[in-house]
Amino acid sequence: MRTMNEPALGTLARLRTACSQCSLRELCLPVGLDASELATLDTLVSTRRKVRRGDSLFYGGEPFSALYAVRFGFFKSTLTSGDGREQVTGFYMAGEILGMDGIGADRHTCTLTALEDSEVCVMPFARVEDLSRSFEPLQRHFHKVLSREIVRDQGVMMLLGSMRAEERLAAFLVNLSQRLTARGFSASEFVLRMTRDEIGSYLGMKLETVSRLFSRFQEDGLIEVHQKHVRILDIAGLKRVTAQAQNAS
Amino acid sequence: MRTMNEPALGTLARLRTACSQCSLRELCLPVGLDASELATLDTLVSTRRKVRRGDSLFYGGEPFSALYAVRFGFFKSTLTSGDGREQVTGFYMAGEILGMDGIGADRHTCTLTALEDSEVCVMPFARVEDLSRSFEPLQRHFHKVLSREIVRDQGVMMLLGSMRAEERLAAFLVNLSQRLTARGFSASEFVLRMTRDEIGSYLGMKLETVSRLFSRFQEDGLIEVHQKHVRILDIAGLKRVTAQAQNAS
DNA sequence: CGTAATTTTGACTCCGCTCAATTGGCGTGG
DNA sequence: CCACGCCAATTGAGCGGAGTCAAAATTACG
Repeated sequence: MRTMNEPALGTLARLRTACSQCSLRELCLPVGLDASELATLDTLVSTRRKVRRGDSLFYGGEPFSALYAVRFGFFKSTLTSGDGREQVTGFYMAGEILGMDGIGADRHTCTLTALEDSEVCVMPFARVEDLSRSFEPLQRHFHKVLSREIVRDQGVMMLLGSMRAEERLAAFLVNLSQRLTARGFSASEFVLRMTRDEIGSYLGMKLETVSRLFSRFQEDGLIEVHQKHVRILDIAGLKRVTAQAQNAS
Repeated sequence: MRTMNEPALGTLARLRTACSQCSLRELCLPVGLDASELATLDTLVSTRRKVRRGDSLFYGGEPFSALYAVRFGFFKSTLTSGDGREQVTGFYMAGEILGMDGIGADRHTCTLTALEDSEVCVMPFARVEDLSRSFEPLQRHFHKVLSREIVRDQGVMMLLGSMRAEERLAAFLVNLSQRLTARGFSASEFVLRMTRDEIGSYLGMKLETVSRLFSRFQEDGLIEVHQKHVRILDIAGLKRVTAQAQNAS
């Protein structure tokens, strides 16, 4: 973590946290900026923060102060209801923004937990708002990021509200594959960072059902699973499974 | 609808659409502003628009241009998947903001349909962003509204993902009652503006199940239902039904 | 006032849950 | 290095909650 007496701009430390130098730039920041505009954005991130697997970036109920951009790693967000029941509300990977749930009540509602050793860029929210007022492209972009989270959540509502278990799991796999592809990873072979229980919570089914469906998809030649290793053999077939669901009834 | 050659500020027409004069102000706008600040906000709303029962304010796929604040009436938002299956993603009443799903892709993803004759204030989005840059309280407030929609959606995800049918319906009734109370309506007696089918879609169950559960709640002395008329007899009992669910397993 | 739409209720079915036992993977310590 | 223990994942058997199909009742609306 950078300290107060560390020199600010132009140093190596500064460069290391510079958005303008970051390979994930197109994923979390507005595109099509010139060099001087990019320099403006470099003041957005105050520090970086490492989060070890199993540790939480923040907890539900904690005061809200910053947004976070995932630099590398993998997170789940969970909502805990009164008595401790836990619902997974999302999975987040490199380039995605965390913490937007906290803006509304100046307090986080969900908990963000790293599912593998991860690192995030810390963007103090006061700075996000300041910069947004003076720098239109950032304002535009920030609003889009918020809106896309709403659209994503509505997609999950559709998933949970109108699809059957096998359709939900197929959609989940297709979605994962697409997001990994966008980050330069293999579209067909990956390692699940979450447990069957976490997948089940996210998709509104029990872990046994997740396991059974993985086995069935394997029998049907759609995927190959060994524990957390997944290889997609027939992405079109998986998409067909989700589409069927939407056609039915 | 106001026309181009109608004089702009200070007229009766202007006054009629003035936020500073609106009784719903605390529901959709920042609070604690002085008179001159309120006057600034009056330029946010360009016109009002009436939407007849059954008609849509906008459709999924349409270009996005404005946000809307419900003045009176009742809306549902629906998401249509590929082949025409429809998922209700929310119900909106006076003072709530519509259209935020469109910001992310400059195109609405969901359709907003009036369930009774309604009226909305039209806030051209370019104006929202302009004013947000120069007027900090509006910026803050707007961000909070976006964030609260995210939190609301996550609440629905928890509902759909981890609660049983009777728990979901009880939670739905409690939520409706609370929002109606906040608007000065009776907390215990109201008219449902949506069909059993729409409730079922929203809550991830079939209309027959909704109907059966209403009957069961009535047998249990929790509510009284006659078609669309609902009287809540035991709000604590309803809350207990939702809480039970969260405790179980 | 008549027709369509919505709601209610019943009977039966089935998907996904519960309970339970087993297997497999992995880190830790003897 | 292997054995142990722990946690995750798999698989089976049986059950139950919610869905499906169908018919009747009630209401809304042109």
